Amino acid sequence: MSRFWSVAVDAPIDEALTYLAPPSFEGLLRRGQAVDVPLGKRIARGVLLGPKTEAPSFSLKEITKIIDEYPLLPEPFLKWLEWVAQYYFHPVGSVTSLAFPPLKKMIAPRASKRAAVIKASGPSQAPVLTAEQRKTVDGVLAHKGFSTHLVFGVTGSGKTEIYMHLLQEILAKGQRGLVLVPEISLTPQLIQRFAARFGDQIAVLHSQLTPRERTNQWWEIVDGKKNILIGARSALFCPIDNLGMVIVDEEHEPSFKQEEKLKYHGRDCAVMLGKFFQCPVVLGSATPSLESWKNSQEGRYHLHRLFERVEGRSLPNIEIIDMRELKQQRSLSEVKSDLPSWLSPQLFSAMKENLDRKKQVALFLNRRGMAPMVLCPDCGYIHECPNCDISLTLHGSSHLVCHYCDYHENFKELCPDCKQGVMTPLGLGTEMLEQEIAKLFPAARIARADRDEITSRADLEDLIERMETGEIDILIGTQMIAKGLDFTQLNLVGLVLADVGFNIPDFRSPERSFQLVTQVSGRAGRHVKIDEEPGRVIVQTYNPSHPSLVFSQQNDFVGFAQQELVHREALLYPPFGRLISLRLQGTDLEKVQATSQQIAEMATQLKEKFLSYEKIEVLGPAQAPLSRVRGKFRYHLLLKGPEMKDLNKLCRHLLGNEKLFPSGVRIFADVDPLNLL
DNA sequence: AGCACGCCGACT
DNA sequence: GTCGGCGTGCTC
Repeated sequence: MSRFWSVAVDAPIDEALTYLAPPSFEGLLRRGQAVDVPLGKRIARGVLLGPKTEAPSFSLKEITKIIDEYPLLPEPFLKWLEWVAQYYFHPVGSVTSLAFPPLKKMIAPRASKRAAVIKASGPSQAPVLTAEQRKTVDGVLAHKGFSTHLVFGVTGSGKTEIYMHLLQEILAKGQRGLVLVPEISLTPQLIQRFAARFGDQIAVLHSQLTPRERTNQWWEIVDGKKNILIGARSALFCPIDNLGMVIVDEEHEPSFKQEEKLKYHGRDCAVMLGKFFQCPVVLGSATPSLESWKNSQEGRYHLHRLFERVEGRSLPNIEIIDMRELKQQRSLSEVKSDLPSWLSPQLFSAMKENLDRKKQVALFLNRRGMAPMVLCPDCGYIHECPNCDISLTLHGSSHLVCHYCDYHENFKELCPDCKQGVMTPLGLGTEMLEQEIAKLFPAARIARADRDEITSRADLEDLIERMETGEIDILIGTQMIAKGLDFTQLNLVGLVLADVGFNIPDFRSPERSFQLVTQVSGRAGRHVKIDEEPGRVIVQTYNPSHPSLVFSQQNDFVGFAQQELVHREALLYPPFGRLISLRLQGTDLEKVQATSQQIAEMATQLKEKFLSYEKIEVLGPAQAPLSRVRGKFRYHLLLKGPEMKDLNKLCRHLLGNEKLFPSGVRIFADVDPLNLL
């Protein structure tokens, strides 16, 4: 055996380092083994990637220790880790270190004061599947080895039941399963549902666990005591041997993309994990991402459609209210409306009616705070964040907050610019909604769900409980209440201003809006029986003909996708082309600018030199839309091309060119970026 | 990530 | 004169 070993060391070093195996380790070293190695003046954790035949010219250090506490990482899993590192341009050692728990294994378990990670619950019987569900389950199971399946079913069509049946089959074969859900959907309700079916076979990993809980859950899987892991995207990094199926629920969810450090997409990584383990991957959604949709249309993914809600429950009725018309009517009318300008009489009366019938109402507005900006009516001054070029949001009556950094200051009425005008709140946020709704419905019990109000998992769980027990009549919320929540008594959903998001200059904004409207609508009337009136959704908008709204109203994802894909294709945007976004940032504007320019020129030169880069476009550099965040200037450029393989190669070339980067300018690559801001 | 080196401000 | 601030750079 070779004396030289390639080690992925837990440090931000792009490549693996080479170490010497001391003679005493003869025959003990294997690929996938965790080791300790000296790094500078300290000892660092690493993973053996394999023996090397050639050593670099400088003198090497010896591997310190074999960490036999950890079993070898399974080969398909290790291959996957290496793929993740190279695909997303992330240091290989930083990636491999994600595969280990934060703490040491606990030998003698002690009683914890925290609630159990998974509450015990009585067993539940698997219901008989509907014909559609059965067909989907059989369709997936018909495939051996790696295959990807898109389960496209309307909200409430019983996708979770399909997942559970599939997992049952996988367990019966002696294999194990991984279920990824968006962090926000990982509610106790969902875990309970799985626990009731699978008993003590379940382990759970999500960001709200303490390091100790996380470590314990990790060992339950790695020791083979639990066979199903349910988790948020980071659960991908738990090394599950003998993996037989990967399921990704709400695959379209943008939150599957991590936006910092390792910028990976949980769904895409899940598909690759299935590929390395040669097992089926199941993606589920009521509003598939256009990426997955196109894959299913072109036969790379197998499409399974579910048209019916379970038990014949009907989809809610979606009404679109034209707020322009309303505004005009109100300005012409002699009688002054006593409703706030953001509230249509239709939504108001629907709310009243619903509350009279003791049903719950949810109002959705994707903007927190009191008002998104404060403006001086005299001089037009808008109070902006001194660190970021973004307007400050008013919170409460006296707090100005920047939603991009932690900056906040007290709100003073006198205009700081002209010293004459009285600064006036402009626009609408959830706080304002809550205040005005309280005036209109003094008897109603109101709760607000946004990032200011719900800061922990416990807050969210508490809110869910209060909704379930009927302690809340009107729920007001942002994004937070759009997904996954399932309340029996919630029959009316109001989208206060659907337009928030229409005008974001991002090629994905129509897709996001469509998803949002459809998902929010799906919260209404999930439990109305066949003979009852369906749930009601009222959408207020200044753009009633916006395709995102119209197709969503018709419940026509396919139509929406068809139209949207035409636009995407014209500009070679995903899913037709692929993107890598490069962001340069630093405190010196001139330097950042100049470096960005050089990178772009370099990219263009390479493109002319190599034929495989011919179709790649270099866009920019341009000042990033948020040109200054936390005092750092940001420039970005975009690489767009038909094949990721070529984009990756070109990008590697650019990043490897160290002489291009002066000190004080840092570059970050974002592969398959979801937001281009 | 750590950990050291290095070059400017207020302290015994 | 030194202690220490955190910008910059390297780790087989």
